[in-house]
Amino acid sequence: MSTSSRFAVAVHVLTLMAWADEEPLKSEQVAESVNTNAVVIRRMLCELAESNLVVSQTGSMGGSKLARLPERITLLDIYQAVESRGVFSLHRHPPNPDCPVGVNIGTVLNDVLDEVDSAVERVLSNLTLRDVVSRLQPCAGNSNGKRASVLANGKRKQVARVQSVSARN
Amino acid sequence: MSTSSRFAVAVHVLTLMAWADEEPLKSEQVAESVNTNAVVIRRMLCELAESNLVVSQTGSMGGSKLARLPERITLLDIYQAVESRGVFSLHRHPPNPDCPVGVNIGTVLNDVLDEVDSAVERVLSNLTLRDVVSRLQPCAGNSNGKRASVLANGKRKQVARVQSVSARN
DNA sequence: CGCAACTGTAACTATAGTTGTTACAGACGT
DNA sequence: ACGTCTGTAACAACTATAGTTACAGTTGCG
Repeated sequence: MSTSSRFAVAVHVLTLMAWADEEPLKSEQVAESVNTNAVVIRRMLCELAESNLVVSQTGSMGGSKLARLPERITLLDIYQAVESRGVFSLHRHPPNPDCPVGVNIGTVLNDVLDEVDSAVERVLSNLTLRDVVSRLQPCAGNSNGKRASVLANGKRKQVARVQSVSARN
Repeated sequence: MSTSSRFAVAVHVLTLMAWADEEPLKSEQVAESVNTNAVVIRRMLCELAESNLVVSQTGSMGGSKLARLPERITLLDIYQAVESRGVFSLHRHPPNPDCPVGVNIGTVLNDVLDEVDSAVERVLSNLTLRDVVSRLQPCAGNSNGKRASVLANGKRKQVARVQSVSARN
């Protein structure tokens, strides 16, 4: 399956903004955390803005922040904002209509794939951005009540690009 | 999401074999129904054989048939045979470990993506190849008790390659 | 045997989607 | 006016899938 990392990156980006509370983040800052190019982030922010998940401001002192509270943004909202198609595709070219199986398999498969898509959406609709932030806390939170800034100050060297946390990639 | 049609094609192929009952099908026949090249089918048949879903015989009068009854093959079996990775991927390059969000988002996302994968697998494990064939019958079956052959005899012209049955592609 | 009909598989091209990069116009605060 | 941002176009790089040709090896049968 040609899975993309768009959903993962989008969740990451919005989680940063939830973490930053109301402070607008610059695409450069976000890119540094995601470990990619700022244009990639800006492109994604445009899509997220079209779905009314973030608001951006141009110009000096500009940046992006969440359009509403993290508990009012579900992972389904994010998924729908950045992933255009369902989990599976049908045939690239339509099957042979002269074959009794070929002529009807598309309809049957569509029903199955709809069931799959619904299941995915059901899972994602039950999780909010707030949940993601909460699950992050036990490891990342510090104990003195004041939250660490999104990125420590100052320039950082580019992170070595090695394998990610799991074998998903 | 870079969804592929591998699953759809695999289900199609195995449905043809369930329909053909015990008669071994040649890759050329299958390719004609799927409307693709026979080598593409043979490649997929190799994968399906590795997962013990089909058995193939080389040589003249050769071909492939199901390794067991259609009711003992679930769509999950097929999915696992031809789709190597989960529904979503994590970041292509690991996030910045110096960022409190970046360092932990992978773990949180992995949990979420596992939930999604489980939901997909749950749906697919509840459907068998027999179910697919049954859903096919109301449209394709004929009423005189004798099932139509998989492909009518004789060569056919290549089917025009137009849009498929839905907007999934 | 020797041929014809098959599968299995390598090697290559084509296509498509995503990601990465450079460049620049326009918005905005100071 | 200037510097700092976003928005966006244009294009290169990379990846996975799909399509194609070619051919070695297997099998059935005259």
